[in-house]
Amino acid sequence: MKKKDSILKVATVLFAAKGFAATSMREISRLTGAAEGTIFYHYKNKEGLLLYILDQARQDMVRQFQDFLKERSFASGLDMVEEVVSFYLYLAGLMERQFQLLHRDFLYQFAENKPEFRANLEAIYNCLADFFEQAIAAGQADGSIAADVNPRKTALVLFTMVDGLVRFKNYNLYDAGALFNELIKSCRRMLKAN
Amino acid sequence: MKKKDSILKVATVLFAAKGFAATSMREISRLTGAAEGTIFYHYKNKEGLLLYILDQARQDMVRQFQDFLKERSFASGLDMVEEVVSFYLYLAGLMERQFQLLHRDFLYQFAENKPEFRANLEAIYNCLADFFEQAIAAGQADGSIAADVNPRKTALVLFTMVDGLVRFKNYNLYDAGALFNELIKSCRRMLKAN
DNA sequence: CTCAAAACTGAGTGGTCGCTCAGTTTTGCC
DNA sequence: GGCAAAACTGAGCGACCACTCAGTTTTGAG
Repeated sequence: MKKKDSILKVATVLFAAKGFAATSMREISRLTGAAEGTIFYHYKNKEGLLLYILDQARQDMVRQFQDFLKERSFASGLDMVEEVVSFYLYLAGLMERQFQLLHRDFLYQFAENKPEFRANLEAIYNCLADFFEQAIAAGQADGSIAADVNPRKTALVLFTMVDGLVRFKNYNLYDAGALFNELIKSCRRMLKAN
Repeated sequence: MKKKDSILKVATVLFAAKGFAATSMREISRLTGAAEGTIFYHYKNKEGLLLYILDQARQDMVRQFQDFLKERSFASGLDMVEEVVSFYLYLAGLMERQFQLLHRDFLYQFAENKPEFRANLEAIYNCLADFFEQAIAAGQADGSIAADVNPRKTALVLFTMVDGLVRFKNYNLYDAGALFNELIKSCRRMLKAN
């Protein structure tokens, strides 16, 4: 079971860093020391390997978020939003490869006609949007967040914003990391009750 | 000059819709009616064709935004922000293919070690961020936008948010189009002076 | 130790790719 | 109409790809 795991590890890094098409089975074979045939012994084909990786990434990410919420309590809904955003940014550093992979567009191309891929991506996004929505709903209940915003829609806007920043950080076009504080302040201004 | 143009047009659509690696010269040849050799007669190689396309996209997008700002005047800086955001969303529909292309990650991979690509992408993002920044600065001058936000950083956060939503719309994962109104309301809440 | 199942191997296969080039056709100026 | 330059052609090349398969090695229960 050693080779199967190291194939998974190496393939995750390569798919995330170079993309799906640009990563060859030969390269995975070379970097793991496993023969090419071994990869196909453990995984049906290249696409099956990717699906396995995506499935793992989904499990890891969802577990991380659930653990985070279980251990923490929050002074107010608005504080909860801030901490969920912060945790998202922290996690994007901790699980850099998984986030990088999730920002690769080949995943969304597969998702368009392959339900297994779509299901995994939807699970991740729903899970994350749910956490944001819970925080907003809590804030509206305790009065820290404006009552006139739609919790679900605002959660999705919030998520879009945070996820977009992580993506730009990975693209290395401008110093998105320097915007983390500004982002959190912006979220507070956007949500706080008058 | 007919074939050169139709190659450009078809390649733009294919690169944007299928990606760079997944689009073959043979396919471009088939769809244009031009022989494969003709593509290489007009463009140095596949990468050169992509660069030409990116250059065109940059020119188109920058021109569209400049024309928009030239013709319009705004009641306040905050209104200007709203209208710039709205125009961005409108343009993402009008120039769907160019926006789709701009959200393909192969561009950012090229940008990492090819200055010609990086220069084009930076030009686009700087141009757009500048428009947002101008609007915020105008709003701070006329008192419609809170004075305690950093104009550049907030412009980038704003841009990240709007661009992220367009991206999710293209990914077809959830109905991002339904969030356009919520997005604009969120921007106003985020920026308005107290 | 025995032996079958599980894990692993790598040369080989058919296919696709970007790109070249020797040659043909079209264009437009005199 | 003559003719050179520009535009265009497509068969062919070498490289690389995902994947197969017949055979070898390793593993672990009895």
